Amino acid sequence: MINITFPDGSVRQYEAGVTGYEIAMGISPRLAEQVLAVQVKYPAEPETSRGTTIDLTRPITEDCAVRLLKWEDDEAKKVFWHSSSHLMAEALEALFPGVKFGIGPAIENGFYYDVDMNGRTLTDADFKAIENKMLEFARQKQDFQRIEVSKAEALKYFTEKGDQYKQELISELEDGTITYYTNGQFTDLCRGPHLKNTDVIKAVKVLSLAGAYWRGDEKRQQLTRIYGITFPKASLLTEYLQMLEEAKKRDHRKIGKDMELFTFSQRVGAGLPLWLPRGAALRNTLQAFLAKKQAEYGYLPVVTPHIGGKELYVTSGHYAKYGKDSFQPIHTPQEGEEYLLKPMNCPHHCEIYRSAPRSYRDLPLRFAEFGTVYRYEQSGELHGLTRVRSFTQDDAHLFCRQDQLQEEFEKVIDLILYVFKTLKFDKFTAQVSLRDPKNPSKYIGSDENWNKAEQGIIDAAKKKGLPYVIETGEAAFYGPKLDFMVKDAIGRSWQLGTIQVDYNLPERFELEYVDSDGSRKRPVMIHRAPFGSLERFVAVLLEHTAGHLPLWLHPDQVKVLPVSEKYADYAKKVVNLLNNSEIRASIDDRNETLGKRIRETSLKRVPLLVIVGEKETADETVSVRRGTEDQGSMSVPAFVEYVRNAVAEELAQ
RNA sequence: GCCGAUAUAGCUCAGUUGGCCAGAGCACGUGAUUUGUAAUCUCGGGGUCGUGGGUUCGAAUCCCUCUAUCGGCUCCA
Repeated sequence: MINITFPDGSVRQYEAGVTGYEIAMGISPRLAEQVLAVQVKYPAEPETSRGTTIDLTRPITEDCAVRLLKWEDDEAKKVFWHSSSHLMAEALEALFPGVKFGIGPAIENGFYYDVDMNGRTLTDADFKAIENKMLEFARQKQDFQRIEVSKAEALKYFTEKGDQYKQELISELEDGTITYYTNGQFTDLCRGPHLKNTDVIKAVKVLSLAGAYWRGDEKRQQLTRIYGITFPKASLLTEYLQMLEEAKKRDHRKIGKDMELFTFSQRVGAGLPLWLPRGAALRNTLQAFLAKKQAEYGYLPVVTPHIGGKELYVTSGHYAKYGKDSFQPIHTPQEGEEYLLKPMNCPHHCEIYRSAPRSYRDLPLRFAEFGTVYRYEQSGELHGLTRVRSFTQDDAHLFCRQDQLQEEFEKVIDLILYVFKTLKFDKFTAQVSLRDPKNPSKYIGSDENWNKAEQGIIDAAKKKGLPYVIETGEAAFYGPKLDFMVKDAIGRSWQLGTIQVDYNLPERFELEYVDSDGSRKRPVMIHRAPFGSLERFVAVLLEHTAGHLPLWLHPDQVKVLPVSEKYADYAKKVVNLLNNSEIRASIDDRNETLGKRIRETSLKRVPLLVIVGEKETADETVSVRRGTEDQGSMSVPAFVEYVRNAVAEELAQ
């Protein structure tokens, strides 16, 4: 008998060799229908481990904790989609005999399979046939069977089948660890885990095609990558497709054009955004918002130039690492003199630190700058405002003593959470990136400091109650970091804020402070950017809100519409009064019908409409409309109060 | 950077197998109208069809170069 611990803490005894499916059946047949996979965790595993996901049909032979995974669990979706990729492969093999297979993993939304179509070209027109074949096989209720094979057997099978990709994969595997999974007529080399049976796959959609090199190597064979997604219920597929439609409508590139926020020019150059007056107003409001909070947190604004001498980046080490892939040095009339466009602000800030002797009493020092930087991103990587070649970081560098690190880190977390909360990014996770313990030579700095820093970040995350995941091996070479991933209104994840600990630059720039005992010590540096960059943040914000920015942030808070020309003078007076009260208001007195101007103003997503006609002119009032709701009429001072209260309410978080 | 696709007016798009001065809606200008809560009517201006080259009697249309954009891949200090 073995002891199985359930997530609620209860423990039950089972025969050794019991399967996840049997456990579920023992609880209720209805549960067994919904369970897709099972996660087991053995007592010896570390606390941070989530355990291993296994097939429902695998026997469990030792004491462990189990979680029965349903569709709602991300791990279950992964199994569901991975199995679906096998189902798609089965369909492809049936439809196009001789097709060869690369790899077919689950991804965040769905799955793909890389295939070699043997010279045949696949098009959108083939999707329907593939979907139908997949559904046909799914309805046959095929079991997924796990088979352990020897390396020799596996090589023989795929050699006979003529699939060189699988042969290559197998040749790199250890004998004794190789498994097949078979569903219907299709057998694939696979580690699993998989669904018990294909019958839970009820809705299928082949989404798109793309080229992808075998093993990501552009010198090797190009395969066709087929993307698809499947669901256990037809309604979930419909919802997903609606979400894709919605995402298209929320595309920040389209909204940015509609709202006249930013543009690009072929002549200025790819990836170099031009901010239009409204976009600039939006940026300025965001900057002022953050700058005010940073002042409360003791940050000191600094300003540095957009270029720096080449030696600065040789010192920082960035020249050696990125020099050849960056914008090339700017030459001057002076022979041999070279400057680089700054790809980050930290070296400049380090020089500011160095500009005066620092005492332990001066620390922490927090230099903040909305610093515009230039990075030569690969041409194929540019995308709207989310990936550009010139962008403004809401940057700051905190120089502190090792004993201040954790507290400073926590304060940065507080600041970032404040930003997220105010902008209604309610769903987010934090990712803690640590060293790869197997590869210590990749990192610089002493073990002792790394341990302290890593533990400090984890403790800070815990203390602040952040939902976090730990990724080992994802740290930068110079220190561990904490990144924030937010979910937008339609469920997509974006990486925004980041906090990074750095032992490298203080070393390279020989930064020092004089400690209480008179000795010279090296400060620790924290890089942090709550927005990440203004460009990326605006893009995410636009997609999150579908362009319906909060009132406090909107570049056009109020549009004043006189009913006809006769009331334009009064309307102008109202605009002036509002502007004098620091409300962003403007007039639309074009010779168009009121209905048309209301429609256009609404389509521009202007939050507040003020309409003035005969009545309002006579009693010095305004008639207010917020979105589609009539707020009635009020005096101008009352309206100013109304706007102030609405803004204060949005900012009071 | 790699693979594939696209590029026509400020915007969204039509332009048949190469063939009369290249079109529409919106936007813009003009005139009429003076409007009370999501599209008033009239007339008009505007494009060397992304760039450079080629094929052809003739190119928006076919071919090549470059640039930009889109979908992926790779990358992201």
